[in-house]
Amino acid sequence: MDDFLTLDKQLCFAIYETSSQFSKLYSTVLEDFDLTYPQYLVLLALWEKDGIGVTSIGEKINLGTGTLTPILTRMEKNGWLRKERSREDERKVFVHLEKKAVDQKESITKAVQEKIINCSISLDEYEQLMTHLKLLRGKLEQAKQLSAGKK
Amino acid sequence: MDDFLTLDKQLCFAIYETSSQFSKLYSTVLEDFDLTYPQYLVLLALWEKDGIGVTSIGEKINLGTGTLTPILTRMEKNGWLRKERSREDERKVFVHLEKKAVDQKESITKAVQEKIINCSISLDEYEQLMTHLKLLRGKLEQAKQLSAGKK
DNA sequence: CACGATTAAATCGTATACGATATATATTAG
DNA sequence: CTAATATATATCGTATACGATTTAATCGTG
Repeated sequence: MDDFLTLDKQLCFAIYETSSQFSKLYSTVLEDFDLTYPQYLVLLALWEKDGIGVTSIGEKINLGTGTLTPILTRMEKNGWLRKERSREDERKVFVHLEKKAVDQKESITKAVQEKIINCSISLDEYEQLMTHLKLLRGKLEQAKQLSAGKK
Repeated sequence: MDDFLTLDKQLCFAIYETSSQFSKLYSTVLEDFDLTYPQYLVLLALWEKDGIGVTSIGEKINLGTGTLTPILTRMEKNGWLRKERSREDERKVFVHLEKKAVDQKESITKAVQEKIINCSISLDEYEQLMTHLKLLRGKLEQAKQLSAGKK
């Protein structure tokens, strides 16, 4: 039992802290652009495909409208993007990047890239880490389904 | 450049989502005990060593007083613990587990254990994941130091 | 055509996070 | 012994998170 507690403690903390440190490291770069980490994730999603709906963005970065709506509102206020309600279906709101976000894509990603290079993660390490994270996520997803099914 | 963007996007999301899913999975168990995931981390820290100060807890789970103080206040209100200002040094506040937290240790950890077993992570996978996370954290820490030094 | 079910966002209530500042107490240099 | 420092926690302002509810619009079926 205490064995489990020890293991559990380690895994909980490991993931919790890694995620937190990751976000903090990015923040040191992003604050120069007046961006937060979640806002950067929104930009990543929109740089990949512009003009998508709120829910689509949420699916890409795993956030619900309860979190996303205020973030998008702030980003609109700061000139990164523009929300436009669809004419055909008035329920939908499409999010479009503003010129600022397109123009600064290069400098933002370059700044992030330079910072991350300091970590000197080898491609090999990187891929192994991704593999294990992917595996874990799959199993977490699975466990979630299982418990949801029981209800 | 776009190669980096793709890799970066994957790693950002992988860690972000894993952490989020991990916390959500735990929450499905913890809500039966009226506990949140960060509150569970506080209990893990205190089950290991009871009667420590606020900052010590923060060091164990990587949280500052700005986050911890409200959490501890809520946990005190809910009968999990008790804050006691030190007599010798009135700046210090020692946090002690209440009977409730000691009594329910078994059932909480057992419930968590059962849920996590559903993930069926092998010891081998588990250890590899921990190794890679540890490696990444080390490098993130290092990168943070580097940039801090430059200022 | 109508009305209940669905869908897309927004809103709400609660709980984190975190840097910066404030406050109170303890320590130390002069 | 006292002013300047340092330490431990609390408070504040801003930004997430997330489940649940609300609102508005569209769809499906009779």
